[in-house]
Amino acid sequence: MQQKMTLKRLAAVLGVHSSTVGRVMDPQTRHMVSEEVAERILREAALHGYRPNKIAAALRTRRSNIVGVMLPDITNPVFPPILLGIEDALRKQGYVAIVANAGEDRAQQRFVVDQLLARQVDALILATATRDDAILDYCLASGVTTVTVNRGEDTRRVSSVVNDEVEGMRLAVDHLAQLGHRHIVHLAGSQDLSTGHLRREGFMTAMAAHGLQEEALCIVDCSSYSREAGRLACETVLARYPGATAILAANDLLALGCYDSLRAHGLRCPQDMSVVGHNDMPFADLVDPPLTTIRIRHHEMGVQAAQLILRRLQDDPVGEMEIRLKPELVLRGSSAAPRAGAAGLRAAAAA
Amino acid sequence: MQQKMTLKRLAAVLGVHSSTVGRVMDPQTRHMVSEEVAERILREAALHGYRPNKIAAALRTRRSNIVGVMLPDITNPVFPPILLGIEDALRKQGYVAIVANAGEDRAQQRFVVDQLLARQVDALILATATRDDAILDYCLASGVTTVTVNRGEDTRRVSSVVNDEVEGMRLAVDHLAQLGHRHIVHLAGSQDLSTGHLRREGFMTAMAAHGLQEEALCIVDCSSYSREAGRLACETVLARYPGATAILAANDLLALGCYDSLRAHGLRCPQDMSVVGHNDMPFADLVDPPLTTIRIRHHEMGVQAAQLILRRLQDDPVGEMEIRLKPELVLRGSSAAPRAGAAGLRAAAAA
DNA sequence: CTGAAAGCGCTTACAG
DNA sequence: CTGAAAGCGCTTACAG
Repeated sequence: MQQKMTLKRLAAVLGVHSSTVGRVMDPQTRHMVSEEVAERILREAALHGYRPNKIAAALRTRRSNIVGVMLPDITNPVFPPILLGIEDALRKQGYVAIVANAGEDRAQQRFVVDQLLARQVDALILATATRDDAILDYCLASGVTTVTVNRGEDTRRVSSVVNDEVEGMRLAVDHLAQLGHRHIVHLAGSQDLSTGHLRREGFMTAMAAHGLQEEALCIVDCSSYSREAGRLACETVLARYPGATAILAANDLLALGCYDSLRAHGLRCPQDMSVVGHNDMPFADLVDPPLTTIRIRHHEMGVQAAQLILRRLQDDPVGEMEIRLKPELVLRGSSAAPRAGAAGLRAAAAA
Repeated sequence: MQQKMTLKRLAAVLGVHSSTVGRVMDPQTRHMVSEEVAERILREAALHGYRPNKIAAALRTRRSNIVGVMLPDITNPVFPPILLGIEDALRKQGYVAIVANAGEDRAQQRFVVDQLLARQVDALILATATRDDAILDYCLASGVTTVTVNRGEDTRRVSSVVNDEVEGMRLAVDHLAQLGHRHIVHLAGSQDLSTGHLRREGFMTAMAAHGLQEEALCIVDCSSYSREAGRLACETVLARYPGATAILAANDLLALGCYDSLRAHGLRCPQDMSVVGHNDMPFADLVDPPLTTIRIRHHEMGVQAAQLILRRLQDDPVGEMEIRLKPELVLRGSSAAPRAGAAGLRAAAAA
C-alpha cells in the first residue's frame, strides 16, 4: 500500500491547487471548474483510487452525515425491519447509521447517547422511548434533532413514527367479537411503553364499542414482552377467568407463551381458547397453530422516521408530528368461534 | 442551546492552555497535569457538559474507532445475534459499528465498502463473503484490516470466524443414521458460499462414514436459503427419491419450506418424513413440528470476530487464522425413526 | 508541570 | 476559472 492519497497530494501530482481538486470532487461545485481541467483531475483521481476523507469533511462542515440509532435489542424481531427501512432511506441521501443496542437500562442508554453525540451524529432515532423518557430530555438538551420510532412518548416533545395501536386493538376485538367471543382477556404489555399503554386503552375502547365492558374488564399485566411472561400470564388467565374463551395478547411473544401454557394444560388452540397476537413477527405463520395477529408495518416505520430526520437536516422546516401507520389484521389458525361450553368444561376441570 | 463547547473555549474560560485541557480529558495523559489543575478543569468541563469531538480526534490521530460491518440482510435471523456479539465486544474498547445491509449484489456491496472506507473505518467485518470474493480483494487492496464472519472464503487470505460446518453435518447424519434412516437426502445451499459448500462436503463425508455412500448420493441443490427454495426442493425429493425417509436441509428456512411441501402432499413429519434443519434460528422450537436442527453459536461468532479485529488494531501481531466454533445438535420433534414401509407407501401413491 | 505550535484533510469565503 | 489562506477541534512532539 503506497502513501494514502489526499487532495493536496493529488493536486501536487497534477500541478493544480488543492482547492481546484476539491471543487471537482464535489458534484455540486464541479461546474466551477473548466471541463478540461475537471476531466484531467477526475482521471488522475480514479487512477489513484482517491477517496475523499469524509471525517475531514465532517470536521470542516460540522456535518457528519451519520445518524445514530438506539435500539433496545436487535435480536427482537421487530427491529431488523425497522433498521432496514431506516438504512434504505438514509443511504439514498448519502447518510449512514451507527446502530447501538442499549438495552432498557437508563444508565446504559445514557452512555450510548453520549458515545453517539461525541461522534457528532447529525441526528438521533430512538427506538427505546418510554412514555416518560429522561433520556429524551437529555437528547433534547444537547440540541440534536431527535425522532422516536415504534414507541412514542406522552409529552409529544419530539416527532414520532408509530403504529396506530388503538386501531390495531379495534381490529382484533372486532374479529373476536364477530366470531362470537364475549369473554376476552387482554394480556397487557408494560404500561411505561406507549405500545403497552395504547393497546390496553384500545382494548377497553373496542370492548366498550361491542357492549362488552359491563363485566369487570379482564386484563392481565405482563412484566415484559416475552414468551415466558406470556406463559405466566396465561396461567393467571386460566386460574382467574374460567369463563374466558379468547386471549388477546399485546405482542406475539406473549401469544406464543400462551401456547406453552395451554399445551401444558392439555388445552387446544383454538378449540378451547382462541389466541390473537400483535406484530406479525417473522414465522408467526409457521407456529402451531399459525398465529392470528395484527401486522405492523415496521419497514415503513423505519423509512418514515429516516425521512423525517432527513428533511429536518436539509432545513426543511418540518414541524413536530406524529406519523401513525395503519395496521392490518392477519387471519390465521389460532382464532375460531368459541365452542359451546368450552370455558364451562374448563371451569369444571379446574374445580 | 449556547455556543458549542470546545477545548479551546474551555481553556479560555479557565485561563489555561488548550493543550492542558486536552491532557486532562484523556485519562491516559491526565497524570501529566497537576492534580489541582486537573480537578479544576474536570469540574468546569462537567459544568458545561463538555464532550470531546471524536471526529476531530479521529482526523488528528487517523483512528476513527469505527468498525464497518457489511451484512447481506439484517432481517435474516442469523445476523442479529452476530451483530450483537460484535457490538458487545467493540463497545468494551470504545469502538462502535457502522452497519450496512448490502444484499448479495456485488456492485451494491462495492458501493457500500466505498462508503465505509470513505468514512475511515479502522476495520471491516464482512458477513457477505463468498468462496471466491472479488469484494474481499478490493478491501485488501485498500489496506484495511478485514475479517469475515459466518462465511469463509477459499483462499484464506483473511481471518475468519465460522461454524464448523462439517462437524454440524456429522452430528445430523449420525442422529438420523442412529434412528435407522438409510436413505437421507441433503438439500444443499449455494455452492458459492462456504456454508453451502462445506455442509454438502460434510454430508458426503458423514454418509460415507456410515457406509451409506454406495447408492448415488442424494442431493438437491437449492437456489437460495429461503423457505420457497426449500418447498421446491422438497417437491423434487418426493418426485426423484421415492425411497427417501429423511431430509437434511442446509438451513432452517429450507427445512420449513419442506414443511409446506409435505403438508401440501398430505404427508406428516416426522412419521412420513423426518426433517432436520441447520442454524436453530429463533422460534425453530415453536413451529409444527418443533424443528430438530443444528445450533450455531452466532453471538459468540460476532464476539470472536470483533476481538480479532480489536487485537489487530491494538498492534497485537495476530496472524491470520480461522476460528471454527463447534455446533450442537438440538433434538426436537421433526425427526423420528422411519416407519416401516413409509417410503414404499409413498412410492406406491406416487405411481 | 504547562505552553506554543504544527498539522490531520477537507471546505469555502475572498481575491484576482 | 483558479489560487491562496483560514479554520473545523483535536493531539502531540518540542520547549522551557
